[in-house]
Amino acid sequence: MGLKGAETRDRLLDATQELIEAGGYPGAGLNQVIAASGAPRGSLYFHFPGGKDQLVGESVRRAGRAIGGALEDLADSASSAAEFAEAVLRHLGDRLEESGWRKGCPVATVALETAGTNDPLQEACSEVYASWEAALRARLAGRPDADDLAVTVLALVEGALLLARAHRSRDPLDRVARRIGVLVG
Amino acid sequence: MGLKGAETRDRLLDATQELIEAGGYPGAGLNQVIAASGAPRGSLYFHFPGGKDQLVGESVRRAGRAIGGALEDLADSASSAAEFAEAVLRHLGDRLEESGWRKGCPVATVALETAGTNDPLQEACSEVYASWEAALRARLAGRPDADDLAVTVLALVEGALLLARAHRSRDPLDRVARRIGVLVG
DNA sequence: AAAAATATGTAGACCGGTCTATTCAGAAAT
DNA sequence: ATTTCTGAATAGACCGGTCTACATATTTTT
Repeated sequence: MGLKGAETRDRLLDATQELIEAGGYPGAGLNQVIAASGAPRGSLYFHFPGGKDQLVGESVRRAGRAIGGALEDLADSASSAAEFAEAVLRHLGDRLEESGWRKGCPVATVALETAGTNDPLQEACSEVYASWEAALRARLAGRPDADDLAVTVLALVEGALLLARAHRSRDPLDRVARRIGVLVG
Repeated sequence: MGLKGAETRDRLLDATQELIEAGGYPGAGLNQVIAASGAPRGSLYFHFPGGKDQLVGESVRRAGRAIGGALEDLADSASSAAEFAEAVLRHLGDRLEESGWRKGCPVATVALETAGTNDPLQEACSEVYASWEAALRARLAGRPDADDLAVTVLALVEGALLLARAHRSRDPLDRVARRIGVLVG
């Protein structure tokens, strides 16, 4: 794959991720993806012969890696578990507010939409969440109940993000940030 | 509206709620609603002249009232906040597992799908969440930080439900149940 | 090195099917 | 008898996906 091809492919994934994050699987209509990315329809099926499902699946996994990396970075520059959790919530709040309440969790919507099925997309979402859980668990290692705690922290963050999106306000994220110390402290 | 009319209307709302819960807004195609409810097409637009948006909006609000009521019931038969929270998680886990991972939160998917917009549906979701927050707050009254705590508990429950759906397993709900006592105890 | 051949990527018209929406004559209920 | 409710038909936008034609690299042959 040449340079131009790789760029087009990336642009398609970028556009898909943004659209998915804002409106879920059906929110990423191929026409919208094409319009947002500037890539022609033919290129889409050249780079993603598996069609929309492949496009969305790769996009979800890619976003999972990106956010996983961001988590690691935040963890490295925090001096305690509580501080880390608060930094994550603050970071997500900024991102959400700046995007006009569009950029929440790039996985959540698709995960809910596909939960009732067994298709590859559902699996992709599950794996991304599992990877984040593992990242949190590693940071909580040694602590009793580290496994339960990692899942609990992730649930709390995802839930806060959901409420913040629903209310179009960062208030839920701020409130949770004020209480999360009790959990991980 | 006669007796039969009311029944048809209810059947339409029931079917819509189930479909939304399983697959979000686009998962509730009007053809599917009609098929699932057994109601004729004409009736849909007779009872809901506002079309799909009205149907989904009323369905979300109705589900919000139903679950709000269930919350009150569970709270009445619990002897502590922690016990109450655990009962809620257990209840949701049962419901989710029995439905084959289809029945999670009837609001969450629509809330995420419409978060980027300002339409009436988004408002309906926000109001339902606000009503649940208020119900929790009332049960936590007197306690310091009751406001923050109510939002935090709701976020935790919604997040656990999201992860459980994503993994098609009640495990996240069980894990959170084991840790939620730390928060509300 | 020039020419030919092949692989890679772009471009958009086009397809059948499904979607929501709407109409309206007339059956059913009160 | 009048309101309430139904069922079938239709419309047109939109969907994901396929197709063919074209442009641009890259490699192979001479």
